[in-house]
Amino acid sequence: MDYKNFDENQSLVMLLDRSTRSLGTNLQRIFKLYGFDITVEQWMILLVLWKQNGQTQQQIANIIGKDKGTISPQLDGLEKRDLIMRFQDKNDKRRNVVCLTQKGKVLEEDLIPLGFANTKIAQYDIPEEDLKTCLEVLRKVCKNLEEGNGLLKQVGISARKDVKV
Amino acid sequence: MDYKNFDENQSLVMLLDRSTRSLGTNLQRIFKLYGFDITVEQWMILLVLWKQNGQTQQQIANIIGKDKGTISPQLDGLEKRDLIMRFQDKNDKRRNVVCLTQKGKVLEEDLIPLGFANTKIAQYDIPEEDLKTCLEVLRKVCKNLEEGNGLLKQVGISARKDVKV
DNA sequence: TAATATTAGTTTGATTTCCAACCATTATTA
DNA sequence: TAATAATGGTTGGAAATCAAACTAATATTA
Repeated sequence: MDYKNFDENQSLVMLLDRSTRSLGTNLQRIFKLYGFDITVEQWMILLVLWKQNGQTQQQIANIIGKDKGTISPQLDGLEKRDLIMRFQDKNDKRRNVVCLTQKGKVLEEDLIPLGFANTKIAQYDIPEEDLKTCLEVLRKVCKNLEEGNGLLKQVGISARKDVKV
Repeated sequence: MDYKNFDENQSLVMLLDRSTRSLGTNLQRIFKLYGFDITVEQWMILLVLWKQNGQTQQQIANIIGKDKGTISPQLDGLEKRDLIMRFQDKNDKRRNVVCLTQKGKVLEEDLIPLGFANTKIAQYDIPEEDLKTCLEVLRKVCKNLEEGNGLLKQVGISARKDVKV
């Protein structure tokens, strides 16, 4: 086994985890710096709604790739800040249709540039071509993990199943 | 502005966030499936210690790129499970040196293959070359965000600072 | 139609995360 | 040396996250 060669700068999990957190906390600091009382996660929901207003909570969750139970309280926060409203779907009373308020719509003008700035900082001095490749890899990684639970079998895990923590 | 073209499959933030979570939850499920009562985050700390035993909490935090306040309770969990021990440094009483127990050392044999399996699933059908490029991009992203707070100025954020949420 | 299964949303629990305040200890500098 | 600053660790606050249990509503099937 070559796992003695583990290196946090070569590990996909470690690098993904770290870059994601860096990107997130940096954006959060930018929001704060500019006086916007909003979380990065709420901002993601707004991104989805700015693109296509009036989606159900489950649709939003699917687009972002999160649990519906995660989205729910985030929408509470957005609602409390008067940025979105929930309407029960007349044709299917289980569904909530989430819509931007005027305040929520207007906010796009302010927050999009901040998101861009963050991305620009992160991507500084990285070749366009490499960036494209990276995005492609990430899409494939998501696909591999999310659609194919069957892949687990193909991999053949060899850990001893009898020894537990 | 072209932000009407926002696409969750083109956005670095969204893709990073999603792939990181997918990778994490998948590994967590694997741990559970194999009966290991350990979190992915605790596993990361073990990775660091398996490579180099006997580091301070701050060193561990730096390697993983997290707040020391985040590491602290995770070490509590590892300690409770008898996988690590903390020793006060004799030469500098502020420092705790974190060491693996025998149980913690042995665990490497079981958990490394599971980590590998997860990575293998994630990387399925991705060209080696692209993967390398991706890792390189991620390293650069971390570097850009972590070292250069000064970069913020170079970017020139154009949001209206007077309008708040 | 009646029974069963699925779906949408909420809530709770355990953990993670950053931030910020705090304490103790060590280093710096006036 | 005494005062001040920096460092290492802990703790508490607010939010996020997934899992799982739960309710209500809709779809499916026997």
